[in-house]
Amino acid sequence: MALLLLLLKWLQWKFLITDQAEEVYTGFIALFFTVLGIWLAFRLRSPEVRTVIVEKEIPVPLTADAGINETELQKLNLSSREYEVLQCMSRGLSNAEIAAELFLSVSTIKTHASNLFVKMDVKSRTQAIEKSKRLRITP
Amino acid sequence: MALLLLLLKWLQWKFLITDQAEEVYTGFIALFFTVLGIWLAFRLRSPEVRTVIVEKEIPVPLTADAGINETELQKLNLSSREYEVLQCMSRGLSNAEIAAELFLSVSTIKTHASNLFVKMDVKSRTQAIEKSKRLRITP
DNA sequence: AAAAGCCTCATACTTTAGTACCAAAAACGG
DNA sequence: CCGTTTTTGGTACTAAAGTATGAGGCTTTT
Repeated sequence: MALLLLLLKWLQWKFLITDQAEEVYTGFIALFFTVLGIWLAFRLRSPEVRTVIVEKEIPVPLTADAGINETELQKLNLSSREYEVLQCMSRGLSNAEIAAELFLSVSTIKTHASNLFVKMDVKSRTQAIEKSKRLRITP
Repeated sequence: MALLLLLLKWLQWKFLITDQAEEVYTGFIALFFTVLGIWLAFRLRSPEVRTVIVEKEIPVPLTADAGINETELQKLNLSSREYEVLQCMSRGLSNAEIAAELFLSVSTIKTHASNLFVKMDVKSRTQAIEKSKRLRITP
């Protein structure tokens, strides 16, 4: 900047000495500072940043309970006990094993199972397991 | 541009008339054309675009049969018929339904099922289903 | 308070699943 | 060709699953 001012002074002095036409002098000044402005603009202007978001699909191993389908689960309208029994079934447990795990009698498990099948619109525990896994309401 | 030149002429005339100091006049000219240069640069220059690509990860659940575990399947050493029966079981079919689908008698299905359970080291079809899905040898 | 829904358990019964054992035809490898 | 495995199917039996029905206790809603 200081250098530029010196140059300006020199140009001014030179033109006065040589007694050139003032229009020419002004033209040079205008041209010079126009170029200076353009240069400044190029230097100072921050580049426009355009952010492009690229969606990248990454396969995920589908962890056990990551994607429990709450929506489908609610549609079935299972009671909490019925859902517990269904979860045990999906683990491959027999009625006796489920009864032992939940501290219930086999009769109770059978009752829950029957009600469960009606609500799920299936006719056997294997169909219930298949459907529950297909709808992702059990791991 | 023509308008600007007229303005310049007017400024020049005014300053001459009022007999201002030439440095002030030159300063105004310089400032004006610097601004003009900056404005021109901003108007005419094609915007420099720096594209930033941001990868957005979208979890995609692995499809069921994408990763049929051939290794685990071979370990079990199932015969082709036994594997067919296992696949039908995993679909929730009963022995009678499997027999109908494979054009076999229920006795044959039971035989295959029993041999299957021994090879898979399970004690019921529900356990077989659970294990086959856990090892990803059925969809 | 009455009704509804859920949880529990029981009995009695039918159906299905599963085991054990046997046996014959077919397929397959050495 | 012979031995092995697979596939098929049978009978007889046991175990488990599933259905139907009832009933008492509990909580929530109306």
